[in-house]
Amino acid sequence: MPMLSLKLPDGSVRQVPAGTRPREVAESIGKRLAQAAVAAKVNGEIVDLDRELKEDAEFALLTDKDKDSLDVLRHSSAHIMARAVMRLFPGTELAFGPTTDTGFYYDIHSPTPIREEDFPRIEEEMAKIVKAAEPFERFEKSVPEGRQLIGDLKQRLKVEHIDESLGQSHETISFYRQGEFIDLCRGPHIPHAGKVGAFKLLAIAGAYWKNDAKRQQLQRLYGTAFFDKKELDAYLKQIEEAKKRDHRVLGRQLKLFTISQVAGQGMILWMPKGAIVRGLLESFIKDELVKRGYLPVYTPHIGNLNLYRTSGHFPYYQDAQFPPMYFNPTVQTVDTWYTLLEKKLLTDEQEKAFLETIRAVSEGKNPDDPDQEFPRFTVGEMKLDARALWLEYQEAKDRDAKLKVLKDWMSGQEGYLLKPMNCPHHIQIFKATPHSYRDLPIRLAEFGTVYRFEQSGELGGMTRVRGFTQDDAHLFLTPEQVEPQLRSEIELVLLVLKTLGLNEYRVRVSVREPGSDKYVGEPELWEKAEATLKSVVETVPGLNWSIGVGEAAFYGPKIDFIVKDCIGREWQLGTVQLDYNLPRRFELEYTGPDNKPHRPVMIHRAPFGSLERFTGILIENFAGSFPLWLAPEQVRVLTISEKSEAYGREIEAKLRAEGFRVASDYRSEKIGAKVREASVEKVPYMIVVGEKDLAAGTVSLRDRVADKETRDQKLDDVIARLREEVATKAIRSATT
RNA sequence: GCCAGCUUAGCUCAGCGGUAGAGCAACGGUUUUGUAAACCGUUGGUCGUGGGUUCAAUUCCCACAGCUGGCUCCA
Repeated sequence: MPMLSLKLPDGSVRQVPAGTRPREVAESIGKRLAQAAVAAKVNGEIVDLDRELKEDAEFALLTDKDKDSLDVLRHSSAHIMARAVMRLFPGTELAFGPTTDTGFYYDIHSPTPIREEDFPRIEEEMAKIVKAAEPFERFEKSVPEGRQLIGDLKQRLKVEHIDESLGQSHETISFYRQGEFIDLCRGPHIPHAGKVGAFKLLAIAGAYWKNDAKRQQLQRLYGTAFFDKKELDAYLKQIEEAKKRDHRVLGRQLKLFTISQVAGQGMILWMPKGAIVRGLLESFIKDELVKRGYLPVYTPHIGNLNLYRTSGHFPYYQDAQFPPMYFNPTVQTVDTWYTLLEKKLLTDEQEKAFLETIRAVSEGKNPDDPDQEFPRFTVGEMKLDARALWLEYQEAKDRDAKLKVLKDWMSGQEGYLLKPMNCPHHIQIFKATPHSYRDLPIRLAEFGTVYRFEQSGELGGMTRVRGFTQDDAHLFLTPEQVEPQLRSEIELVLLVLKTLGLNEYRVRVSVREPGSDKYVGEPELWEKAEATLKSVVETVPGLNWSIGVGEAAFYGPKIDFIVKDCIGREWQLGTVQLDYNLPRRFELEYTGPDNKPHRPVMIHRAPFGSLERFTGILIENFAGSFPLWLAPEQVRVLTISEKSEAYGREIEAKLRAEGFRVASDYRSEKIGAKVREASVEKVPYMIVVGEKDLAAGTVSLRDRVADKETRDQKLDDVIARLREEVATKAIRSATT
């Protein structure tokens, strides 16, 4: 029998016969190891303990101490959950059941939907399976045989998956059996269910089959599992703690922002304290921009529809925008008409009614009340407009021709859009004056508020909203200026993240999805832009980046900076985007050294991204305890008793004169209560004064972050200390 | 938009087929205090909105809205 060499982690080499299983290697090393082993790592691939070894390999046994083992355990836990569900909900069809960073899920379709109240009995059933500690057994079948097997088990989705992908890419497919439960699965698995020390079902949610919104919606059951109950408890506690950092909770508690159902969902109302934080962030970035040669501009909140027709925003994102505002109210009617016709829902009677309305309008009548002129303010123009529509529609021969008449008429109507992006406006500013190559780069910056009609199910807190302000800028450059400017933009984003203590982020170079029609412009320009971005990120030292296929904007690729919120969701903050397309669409030009017109390149960039989202993430990053330079209330003066109120007021006035954001508490509460309240409200420093201080001309400084008091201080020394902390933008926030 | 759950005082939450309760907050008083909660009292709710069942609905049913988690989307 041929022998294999296994190189173990300690560097030793072990000779074993081909076909030996990791379990046997473990047993030969020691009984304890054999018992503790969960899986094996063979040339970097994690495999079952029962998988036969076929070639020389770097070999390691994984126990519950290894990070990789947890993943194996959780995948097996997903099977155990699925098995329990199959027992309790006969007829359940299984889809995919992978692991996540913190647990696992299984997508299923059950004839009777599963609800949260079913969790206890599912968990009970899972506990039985764990207790029985049956092994997970792997076996392989040819594609047709495997398809037959899983089809016999009435697993329609698994059959579909074999037909759509596995069958094409694989010769054989693997299954795992555990007792009565058989699942199509790549593995690997733990040796037996008894290895699962603790588990819990966490949530239930909808998910589309193969992540496709056009396909069947399944139920996704989330859970987590650990080797040890203590680890599960620690994890659950950590989730509880994280929830306390939630910016929606802290935003309310600390009176930073509110969202009113009355004002509109997805609209952030910045309360005075939140407005202070935002204002300081704006000043901070504005100072940096001025240093870097940016030119501040202002543009309005709405723009003519034609602007966005040219830029492409209106056609590309119409569904995600607030509806356009038309002067001619008949457009709404025609839009409804168009939609019905397009979806083939228009009945003959409806069509007749629409035409009748248009006829009435074209004659300047209110269709509901022919005695009234309608509408008076634009009736002259509308007469002409609507009459043309009325005549042309009747001449249209087929559905396509009718659609065209309606569409052409609508696009001739003057309308405005709440601006979804600032770039078209900035482009108009660029176009307003001629430019020489000597003037470039031109950098136009604005805190531009934009509005997007995000799907209702997406809205939440400050991270996904319908109106937000970008720290936006658009740069117009010569092709040679692109690379150095991109580098400088990345450095600016990194400066922002570093200054605000956001140290955990990932960088994504977002490129096109090949073969998709979502993008404008020639492929050569895209290739050039994508290559440029990649070559730039490569030269930034220590940048941890990856490619995001299909994440590009419709006009160009981008570099996105992504952070996680308190419950682990990822959000894009800063972005740097390269654009060869809008300069074309808007026919931008500058005069080159050859005295001929040249086309500039554009960079769109926003280091914060959205001030709403950034602030939300920042609240969570600091757990509401902002560094001194950002704290809405920096110092609170507390008096021991009402006897020292006058002295307290004197101190307060001095601090205010020095430029600090200071508040006071002169109530007849005990000092302990005042300290507690200031602490709960996350005021970084408290100055406590009593009669002794009055006599000695001193103050007592309490540092909330260090949770320490220092008595008998001179106010001037305290001021110097706080001033220094503000000037350096020091981050010393507590995590509570 | 889709799936599931939730919605009771400003906040956190209890409650129930017979027209509501706690703690904190707010307000008034007592207290004059040395570093994370003094004491007493008072106010506060068309129980998310609309409809239905019922002698009677905050409670049961339906619809809608909003919120939460996830999916899809995200210029």
